[in-house]
Amino acid sequence: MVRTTIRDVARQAGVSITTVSKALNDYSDVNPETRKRIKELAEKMNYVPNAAGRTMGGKADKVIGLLINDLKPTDPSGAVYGILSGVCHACQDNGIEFILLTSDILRQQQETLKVLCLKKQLTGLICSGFRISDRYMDQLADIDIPCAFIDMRTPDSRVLDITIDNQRAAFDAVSYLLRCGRKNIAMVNGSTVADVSLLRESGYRAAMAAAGLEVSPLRVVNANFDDIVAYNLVWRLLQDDPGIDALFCASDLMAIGACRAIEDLGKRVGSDIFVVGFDDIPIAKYLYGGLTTVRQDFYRMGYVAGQAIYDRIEGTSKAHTDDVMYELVVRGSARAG
Amino acid sequence: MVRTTIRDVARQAGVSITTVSKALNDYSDVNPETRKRIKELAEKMNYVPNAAGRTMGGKADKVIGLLINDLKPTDPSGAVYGILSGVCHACQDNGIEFILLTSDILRQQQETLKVLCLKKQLTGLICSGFRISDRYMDQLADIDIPCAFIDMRTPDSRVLDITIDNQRAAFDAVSYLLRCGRKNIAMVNGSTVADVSLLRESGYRAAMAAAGLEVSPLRVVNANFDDIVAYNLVWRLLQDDPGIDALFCASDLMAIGACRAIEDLGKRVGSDIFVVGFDDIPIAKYLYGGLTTVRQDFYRMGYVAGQAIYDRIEGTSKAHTDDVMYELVVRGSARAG
DNA sequence: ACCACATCCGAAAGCGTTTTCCAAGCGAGA
DNA sequence: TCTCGCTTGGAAAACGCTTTCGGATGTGGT
Repeated sequence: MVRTTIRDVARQAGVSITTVSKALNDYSDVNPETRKRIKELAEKMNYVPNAAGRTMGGKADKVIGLLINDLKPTDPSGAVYGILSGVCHACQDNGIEFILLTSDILRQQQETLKVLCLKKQLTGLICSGFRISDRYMDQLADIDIPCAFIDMRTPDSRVLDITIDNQRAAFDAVSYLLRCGRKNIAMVNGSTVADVSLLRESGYRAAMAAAGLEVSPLRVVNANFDDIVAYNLVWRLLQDDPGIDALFCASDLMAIGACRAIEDLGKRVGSDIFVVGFDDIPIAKYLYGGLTTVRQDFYRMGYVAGQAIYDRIEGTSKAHTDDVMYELVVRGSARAG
Repeated sequence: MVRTTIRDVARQAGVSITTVSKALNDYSDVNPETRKRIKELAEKMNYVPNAAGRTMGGKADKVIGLLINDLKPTDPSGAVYGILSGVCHACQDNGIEFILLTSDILRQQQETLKVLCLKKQLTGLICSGFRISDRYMDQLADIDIPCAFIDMRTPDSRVLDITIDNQRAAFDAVSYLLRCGRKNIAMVNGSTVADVSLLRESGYRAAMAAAGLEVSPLRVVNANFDDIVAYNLVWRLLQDDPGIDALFCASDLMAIGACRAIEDLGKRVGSDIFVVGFDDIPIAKYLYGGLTTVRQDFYRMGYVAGQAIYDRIEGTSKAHTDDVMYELVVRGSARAG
């Protein structure tokens, strides 16, 4: 395959490569007619500027990298997909390059974040799926490009944190259960190293405290965001503690496992036991008369992250990153009176 | 930010850039000790070869692009995500670059596939989500890099088609319904321009024919792979045609909509009406006593596609692309006896 | 007729690599 | 001692593009 170069176009047009470059890049010091002629010719010749050449010439195009920690074969909640497509579309809308990265590369080669950024020539970085225990947090200071984390607060003040107000959302959800008349609310949490888990649990506790209720340590379990684990834990929990009349789950997936356990124990979701999930995954509305849940818009989170990083790169006015809203969606699994 | 270049390393090491380049690329004509010294120094200096520079120098790294047609904000079936992560991992495992592309770029700039490949300097291309009506099919002949399509047969014999045997899978699924004693089986298909729909319908008809049953044209509806549309169509279908005792759906999502319609009409899924879906999406096991369905492994499809394209690029022995298997998963929504 | 100035275009440098080719140094064999 | 060949390292070209700077030409004002 022979690539058409700028030289070919120049030769064909009978001008210098300088002129072709200027014409194609809309410089002012080239005759409008010449420009038109060259543009048409380039088009006809199927000329595509060599990206590497441009970069070398000093016109590198900007790239936002989305770094996903531990990309798994499936994505039951759709969170990763939503974020990914959001970032992707934000990049497209702003005419900036997008590239997907996974932490496997880091792990394999024992690389630092900084080296990764250099290697991929990143102009901006968005990270998702990390936990507060991850060692990459120490490396954030070295990074000198705009950077955002999704769903995790970071120690470095220069990095953007894109997330809903998880604490408040959990507070609202649990408050709703309380308003439904439920008092014995247990929580099925995710993991102790996920920042969102910490925040949601904190919101849960705050709501209970506000209602003057105490929370037994046994009534908070960690199911690692897994439906099967949640099933097992809830199955035992409900037998050990028959007084429980509601469950607040830190993800829909775990809520599904929980609901199954509830039914397998001969109780009814939505009457005997109220269940509230988190995320509003696509099939939440089909389960158990509909799963009451806290809706998060992952696509929007990704989009906002992409837009915000783009704005930082360009130094333009900030996108407001705090409008990533949540919403309590009430369905059959927990409905007031 | 000042990037460390090969020149910096050379200066620091007191050798020429040639020697550094050779040392780092493991050329034989450099003293082992010198090589070691340079490598350590480069490491210490955080030197990362400039990709554009390498490309210009003639050592471009290979890139496989995954082109997704019409990337949507959500991916309820998880198919796109599975394929994506599969390709991504295959690329990682083979040490080849991976890049995600969407057709929006094509549409926006009215570009051809070839131009896209040139622009991104692709060495290999994998396409997903396309339909037989898409105009890009005409452009396949121009592409001179290894190319694969997922879930769509292409006219060009040089491109790989990665897909399960949809016709056979549908045949098996419908045969199973027949073995369950069901005779009035309707089909909820996807779209007439999706290749998989055509194949699945063909399998459905073949199975019915093999059982000596005729298929009324009214008993095949197209719900565009959408759960809501499926709901509406099935809701009407079952009223117009009360004899129907089973439904074969071309996707789980549509099956879910269908099931809902069935229950809303006061009938029971799995007894009054058997339902078989397609895909085995993550929550299929939770619905209606479990959805009987044809399992596809999208991750594996992606991985196989990536591996196959890599093999073509390298000219090495072919990966066997025909082992992308399916499996009928029997659950409550359609169980024999 | 002359100068100032604007318009249009090209020569050449430079970006960071790889790679080809040549030279220097050295030991061994004649 | 001379030559041959091997080992090690460097000079320089090449890749495709952008950008700076200067040169050529034309135009208007004096």
